[in-house]
Amino acid sequence: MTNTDIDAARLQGISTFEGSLAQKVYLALQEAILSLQFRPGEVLRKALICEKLGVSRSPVAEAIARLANEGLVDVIPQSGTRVAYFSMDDIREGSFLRQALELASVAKVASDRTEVQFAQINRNMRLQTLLIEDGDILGFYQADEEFHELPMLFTGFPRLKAVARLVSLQVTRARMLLLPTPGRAVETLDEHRAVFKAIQNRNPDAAQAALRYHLGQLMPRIEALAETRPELFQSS
Amino acid sequence: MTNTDIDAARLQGISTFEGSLAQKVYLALQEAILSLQFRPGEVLRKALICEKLGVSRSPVAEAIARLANEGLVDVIPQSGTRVAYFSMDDIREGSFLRQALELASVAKVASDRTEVQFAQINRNMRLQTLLIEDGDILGFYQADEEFHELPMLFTGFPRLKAVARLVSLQVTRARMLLLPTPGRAVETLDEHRAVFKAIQNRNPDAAQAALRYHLGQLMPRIEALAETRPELFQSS
DNA sequence: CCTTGTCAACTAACATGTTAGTCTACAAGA
DNA sequence: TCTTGTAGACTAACATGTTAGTTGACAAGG
Repeated sequence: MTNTDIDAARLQGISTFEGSLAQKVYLALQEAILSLQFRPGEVLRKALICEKLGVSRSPVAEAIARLANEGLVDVIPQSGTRVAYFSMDDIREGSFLRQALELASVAKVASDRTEVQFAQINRNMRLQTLLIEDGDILGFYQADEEFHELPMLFTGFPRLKAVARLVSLQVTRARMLLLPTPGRAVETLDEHRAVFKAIQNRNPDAAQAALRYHLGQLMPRIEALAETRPELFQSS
Repeated sequence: MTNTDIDAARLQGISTFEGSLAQKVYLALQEAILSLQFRPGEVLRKALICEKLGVSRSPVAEAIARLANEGLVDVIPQSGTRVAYFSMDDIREGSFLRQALELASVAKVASDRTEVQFAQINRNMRLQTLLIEDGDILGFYQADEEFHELPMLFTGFPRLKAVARLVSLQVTRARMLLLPTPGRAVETLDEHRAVFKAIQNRNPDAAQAALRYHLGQLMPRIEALAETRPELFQSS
């Protein structure tokens, strides 16, 4: 109801991505939304997107339909499309769902892991330590993501990672607003190490407990955002 | 590679459903696939679907795109679309994902439930007992589904049920092949009661254990299908 | 000043025309 | 007989034309 900012063309070219045209448009728009280059509440203008990306309305329509399905945009029938506002309810739900999937994965991996899988987690842990020592926060951020993905990969269920990503898209977007504080990185490393030890000891319950604690650290930090950046959250 | 059966018009009218045209077509096709009226491997012919449902290609294309996203159909680019075969890998994965979500839900509900929520579960349990006593297997099947949905509803996370449904679509389709055996219904009731008792006692661990055991009963029965109905499973 | 009705501009949704890639059948050659 | 190449039919993917519903500005009336 407040801002109807015109959709500027800060949208990287389509050729960065691969797949069908619709897929490329989808990825380009998703990245723009998740990286907050498209701000919550902003109106998406199909005509401009078509022009900027040099495609017709069909692939853009399909891409927007997928984004709507994921909850990243709100389509008002016969009227318009806008980038979804942040919603603490959505974020809490996404966090819960992702936690459910990660907990199940880590328990399974703690039970069933092979030595080569463990070696891969071990290597990732050592990499995290190394990056912290060097103060490479961005690198640590990526290693962090990998640490969370490895157990899901090791379950042998290929869709798991995609589903985990799908349910936590809102969380991912919200995390973009959290400044990477160095102190937090060290804490994170410690919490990861607790999960790692439990996997090493093949102790599913301990692994779940450690991961539950670790994931529980995120929501309070996001909740603080609703206070500092209220304009990004839905007004309803 | 084997059968390229022509897509017959056993597809109920579109007016049964509500929403946009694309949504109606999507629901109609999904129901036909889940109920096995469209058999695995069968080729979907857009032209026939358009004619039968009296719509143009646009909503049909959108519907098929969504079904492909869910894994219910396989689209071969520039070539054709066919109903996905059963895949034990997919089914095992769906079962794992659904279990992860249900376990998380039931633990949360065992911890946080209100008295009015408990009363609703209690009512459902008594309904299940009643239907078993009357030998109403179909009615019990529906009460069974509700029993599994209630904890998800009580979490207060509206998307949870939809995500659980999404990840276990293949399981749902496979369940259609399982004959409802009366003996199994009685066992099911006992297993449900164990979950119920744990929720009553506000014991999350016991609730998870009981539900884990209950859900663990399903996969072996589905696995038997791969032996008896191999033509429905992917040949790869 | 506030309400209410109308109308024009804009949009998503739908229909339809066009393009380009894939598969099958079949014929020609080995 | 088996391979290989090729033409044609079929398809998804894409482009574009059309329809119908929503919104907001603004004027007329209270």
